[in-house]
Amino acid sequence: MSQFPEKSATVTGSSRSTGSITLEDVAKLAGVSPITVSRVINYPEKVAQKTIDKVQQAIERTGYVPNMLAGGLASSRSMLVAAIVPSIENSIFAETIQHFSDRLWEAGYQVLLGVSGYPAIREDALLSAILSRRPDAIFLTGIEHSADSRRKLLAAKIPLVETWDISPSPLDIIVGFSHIKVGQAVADYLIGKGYRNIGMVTADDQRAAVRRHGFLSALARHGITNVPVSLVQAPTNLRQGRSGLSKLLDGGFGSGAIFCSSDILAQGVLAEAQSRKLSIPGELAIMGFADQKFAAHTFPTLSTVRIDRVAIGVKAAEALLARIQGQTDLERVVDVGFEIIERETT
Amino acid sequence: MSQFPEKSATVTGSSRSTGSITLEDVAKLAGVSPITVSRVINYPEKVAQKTIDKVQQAIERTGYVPNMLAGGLASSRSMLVAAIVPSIENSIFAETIQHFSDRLWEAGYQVLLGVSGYPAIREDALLSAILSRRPDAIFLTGIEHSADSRRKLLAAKIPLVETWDISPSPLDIIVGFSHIKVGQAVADYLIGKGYRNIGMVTADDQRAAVRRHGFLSALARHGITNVPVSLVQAPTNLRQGRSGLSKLLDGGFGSGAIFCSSDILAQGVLAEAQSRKLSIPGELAIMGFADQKFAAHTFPTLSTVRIDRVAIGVKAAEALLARIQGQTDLERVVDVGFEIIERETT
DNA sequence: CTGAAAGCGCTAACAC
DNA sequence: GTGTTAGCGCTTTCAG
Repeated sequence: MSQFPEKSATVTGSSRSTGSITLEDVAKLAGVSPITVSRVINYPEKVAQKTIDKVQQAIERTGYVPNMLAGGLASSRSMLVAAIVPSIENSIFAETIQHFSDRLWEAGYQVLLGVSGYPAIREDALLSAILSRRPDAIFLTGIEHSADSRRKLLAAKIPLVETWDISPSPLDIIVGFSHIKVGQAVADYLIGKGYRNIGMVTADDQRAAVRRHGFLSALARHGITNVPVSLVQAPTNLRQGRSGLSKLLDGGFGSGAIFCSSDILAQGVLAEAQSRKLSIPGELAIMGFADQKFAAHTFPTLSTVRIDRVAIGVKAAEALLARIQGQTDLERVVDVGFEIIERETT
Repeated sequence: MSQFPEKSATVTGSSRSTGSITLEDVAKLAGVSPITVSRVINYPEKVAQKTIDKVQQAIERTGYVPNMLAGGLASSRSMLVAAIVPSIENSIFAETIQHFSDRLWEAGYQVLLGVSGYPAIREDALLSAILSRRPDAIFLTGIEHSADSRRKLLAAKIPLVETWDISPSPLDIIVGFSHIKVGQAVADYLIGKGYRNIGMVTADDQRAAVRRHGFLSALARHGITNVPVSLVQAPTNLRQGRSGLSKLLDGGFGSGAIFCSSDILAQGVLAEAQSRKLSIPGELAIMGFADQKFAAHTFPTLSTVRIDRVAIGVKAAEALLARIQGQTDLERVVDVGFEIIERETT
């Protein structure tokens, strides 16, 4: 038997009809014109209550589901907002996207998620695919885009928000924080705590690299130049943390402090340290980054850099909504900052 | 070529035009008809190479981006597949979705992700929103859907795949495994290892509950009925693991084995055990579930139940693609099974 | 407050 | 191989 029966006896009978219920079907049943049904759905305040009731009933009777392909085409408003992130597995971006998505949902928008990978392997193709859906706005991760991407993005003439980084010259709006300042702040913090023997386990992605440079140059200013670095590939995982610390220790790193480019790496480092019976933070102090929910409140031995991931999502959503509604005088650079969370004692 | 007089009056500037480049613009520049441009994009094998070249050039010159709202409306193929998952934060579903999405991308489809929450708080509204985009197929998590959802899903008359569970009577296709068998297998495994003092730290979601019942009833068959259970709310996190174990220990649970409903819980339990200086697995054996990448290979003290999350994603994608292409004789129930991974020694 | 007409940008179906 | 015609299902515009 066929899973998708062709519709048999149809009244409208046009050969290309898909068989699903349309605005017109609802309109006929309610005894009004299609446009009135459309108004009941989109602008109920412009329709008499009596009419609304009739139409609502017809909608329920028929099980009508609007076709937003048609609606979007006709109105040039797809009610779709695209978001591009590097990864969703074990990802610090998940929470941001969740809140971004929740905020937009309240305003009637849906989020189309695109995962670009580390590095953004098929970024251009992904962007084209996304733009072909005619989103009303776009959320981007980071500030590095290929020349081709920038061109396409600007040509789309829709509101754009770059996130998780900061820049004086965003494409449109930017919501994030300075990675170079994070690196510097962590360096100053560790120096202030008296650490002089300092190492890194860090991913090789663009933003982690900026933090690394900030970190190393700040340390250098304090005369600390011999900083062993274990580079791992994003997206990071626990095992890389373990092997990262192993490499440092095997390379002669004694006691001191380790700055990790993610909390999951920090936790891997912690696991390795524990299995080697190192005392934390006595012999080894560990700093993570950005995933405070994951680490700081659970493993009191880990300090970390807190990023307000919810704020990034919510502020990005609100900025885009304002832009969509035509607001022109909004802040284009929103720095959400960061905070060093100290959890060195049990 | 024939000209519509009323069109030639307004050169390009019809009042409703969105201003973006259309198939017609490309066609004019290439000196062909719009349908030929369409064919170059969708069925290049039906067009002469010479024409393809001309059109490709015109596409590049103009920076044309197809409008899939229009294309989908005209062809009744949106090239969109929807996926509904309970959560993406710290989620075991992320990897499945990633592979599902990758496989569909290769076939020219994009995935529209919907997050339903624990419990599926706005499931019906989410489903309606998704269906309004006219996806060509849908990926669902679990087998529990509201009556309203079932109706809508079936009315959509598109291929459906339920995942992460198993059932003899799927809506359409199902790719997963038996949670009750997982519970039973873990019980048998622990009994076989000689454990008699057994506890649980488990989430309250539907599938975890089924595993719990399988586990408890299998233990009961072995005469073990006094099993303390610490229930936590999904989605689970490390802290819940810590506090879950605390509750069990404070409630008088001595040494023995703990079955956790996720690996992240297991790791939280491990953290709490370590901070209490319990020897693992000597005094406390810990079993997790489903996130082997996260735990088993990293913390040799944790055993877990391996689920082939990649297979779920890939097989779900392939089943849907086969259905979309009209294949009718495919397996509707695909059991990917599970495997107990033993990691009790350091 | 409601409706008629005219597309949005694309593709199916059928010519040639 | 390529073009013409006629919509897909909705919303805009303008009229009443």
